[in-house]
Amino acid sequence: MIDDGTHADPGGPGLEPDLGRGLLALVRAYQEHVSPALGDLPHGPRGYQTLREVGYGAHPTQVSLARHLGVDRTVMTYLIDDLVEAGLVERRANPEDRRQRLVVLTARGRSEVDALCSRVVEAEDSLLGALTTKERGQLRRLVIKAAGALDDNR
Amino acid sequence: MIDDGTHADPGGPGLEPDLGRGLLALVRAYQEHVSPALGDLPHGPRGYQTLREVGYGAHPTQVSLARHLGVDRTVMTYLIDDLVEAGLVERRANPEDRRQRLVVLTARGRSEVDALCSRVVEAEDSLLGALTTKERGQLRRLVIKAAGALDDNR
DNA sequence: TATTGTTATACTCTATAACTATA
DNA sequence: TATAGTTATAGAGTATAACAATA
Repeated sequence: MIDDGTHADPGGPGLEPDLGRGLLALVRAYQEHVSPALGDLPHGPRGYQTLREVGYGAHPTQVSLARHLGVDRTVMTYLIDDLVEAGLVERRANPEDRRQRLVVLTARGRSEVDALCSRVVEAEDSLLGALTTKERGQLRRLVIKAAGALDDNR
Repeated sequence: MIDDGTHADPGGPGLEPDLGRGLLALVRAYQEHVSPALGDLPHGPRGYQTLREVGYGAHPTQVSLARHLGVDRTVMTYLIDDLVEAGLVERRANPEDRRQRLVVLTARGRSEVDALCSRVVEAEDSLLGALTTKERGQLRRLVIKAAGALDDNR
């Protein structure tokens, strides 16, 4: 049995605009725009986000890095493995808790993440090309604020 | 060789805030918040987005649905298969081009998507709990605008 | 007992390639 | 020749379970 559609489109697009589809489309486009700017960085955007947190965050162990990125700790093992192999980070023992590995940037890792940052911001801006400069700032701020609050519930 | 970190954190969080990580975190949390509201709807948010477009969009063929959602056309075959099996949509032949399948909502599909919509908006609001009502509206508008412009480049 | 990290394995989502049928 | 849809297969990303080392 098929609906005849007579009560579709009550004055335009119908229903509310779909935030979920918009977010998913943005993330997809983000990968496509930003990945090329990252060259052969292992794991693309994920690797970049990890380097950032290793260099500038307060989460040096693998478990806390994983929590920060919202992935399982087993994922972080592979991620760090490949960043080590690329010479961008190193694992150090933590004398205060020998279960942990403290992950630190190598000198090359630091100059790499610094250089990548401006390229990423450029790529992000081209991704948001439909928005005005002011709107881009708003979107950045709102996304960071909303996502930051989610981190606290973990 | 390890960087000593002396030039880290030049006045706070260091670097620009990471839009990519924020977006990814939002999408992840979106799945977690919205999926329960969708009950046993096949393919969760993807299924919901498909039902919306089938019922209220201008993209009735599988290829155009796939393009709208940003996935390959092979994915749409599985998606529609399962929505048909759930009794929510049906495939119709298109007399004007017999290669195509016109996808339409069943009566149950239409009442289902209408009922789900309000629940989804509720779940989205709880996802954005850290934002004020005004900010939620802004974020919705900006995401839709930015994502909508991306669709045109396909 | 609980936590950190590792490894092996499996699952989900998506894409690629090859095919049929239509245009 | 090109497009719509299907099917089989493969890949990327992620999670679960089991384990060793340490707390």
